[in-house]
Amino acid sequence: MNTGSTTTTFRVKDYDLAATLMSGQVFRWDRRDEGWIGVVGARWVHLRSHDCSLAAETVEPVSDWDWLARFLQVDISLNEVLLTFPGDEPMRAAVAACRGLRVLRQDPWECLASFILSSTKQIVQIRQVISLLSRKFGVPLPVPPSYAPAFAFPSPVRLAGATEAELRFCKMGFRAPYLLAVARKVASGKFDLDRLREMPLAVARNELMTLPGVGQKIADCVLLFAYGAQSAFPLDVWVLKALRQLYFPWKRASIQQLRRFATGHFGPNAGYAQQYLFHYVRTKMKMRSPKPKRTSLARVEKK
DNA sequence: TACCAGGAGAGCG
DNA sequence: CGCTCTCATGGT
Repeated sequence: MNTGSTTTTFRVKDYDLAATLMSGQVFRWDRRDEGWIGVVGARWVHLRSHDCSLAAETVEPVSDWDWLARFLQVDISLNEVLLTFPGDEPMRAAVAACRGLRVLRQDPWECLASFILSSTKQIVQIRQVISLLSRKFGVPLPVPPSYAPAFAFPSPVRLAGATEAELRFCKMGFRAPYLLAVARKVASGKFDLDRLREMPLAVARNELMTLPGVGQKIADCVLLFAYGAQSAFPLDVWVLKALRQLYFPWKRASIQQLRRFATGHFGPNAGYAQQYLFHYVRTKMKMRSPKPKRTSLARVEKK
């Protein structure tokens, strides 16, 4: 009988693990021991990147690693994805800046809940809120000796039984009633996350947008990051700025114009392209303070 | 200290 | 449709 192992290796080329785990798709991974610590489903996982492979370690023996291969999307040929990108200069620069960035495949509930909590928050804050939420409501998981405690992402049923005040204690502010309402809909079966898989993309998107706290941007994030909708194109403030500066520096493009441009321009893997643009503007372009502040004048004068 | 953050919803014309 | 305001909270 095969009881499995606590370690495995995935052979994969062009996989920038650090960029992928820290590019605002997932919010629960921390650097440690030359690698990364995180939770996938109900398992504590340690990941480490090598030249042409990813090494994984769990606490309890695993006989079937499909769940992790799926999360990491190690079977995707990055080159085939990149070949579908438009050959324009901004896209070329974005890819060159971070070849190896991947789009993960997350659990739908964790992804949906996480992005409901993401609105108008910085990534570091999102990480903090989700950490507090998991610690307070998540099931504790076995971890190796000397490692920090780890928790599963709280289930819809668990959160549905919480109060708004308890959620607000996790510093999620006005997003608390949204998360609570959505948790209750999912827990009660009134909203079926599995059913979205069988729907055409536009229908699934509209379904998600019926949920409180879920608009176009968050719906697109969930479709892209959890359901594998490669053409979904989350349009957030960063990607907006990137499109305006890189593609329309000469005019004031409205958000609707940019949305239409994006869905037509970036092809079948538009979501993947979006992730490269997002990472590119956040790490390389340093487009801080798009409009001059009055207060900065005094500072300049002082200099 | 002010501004801003992987937005969404409600109220308005 | 498109604009504006508000929501809570911490980072820079």
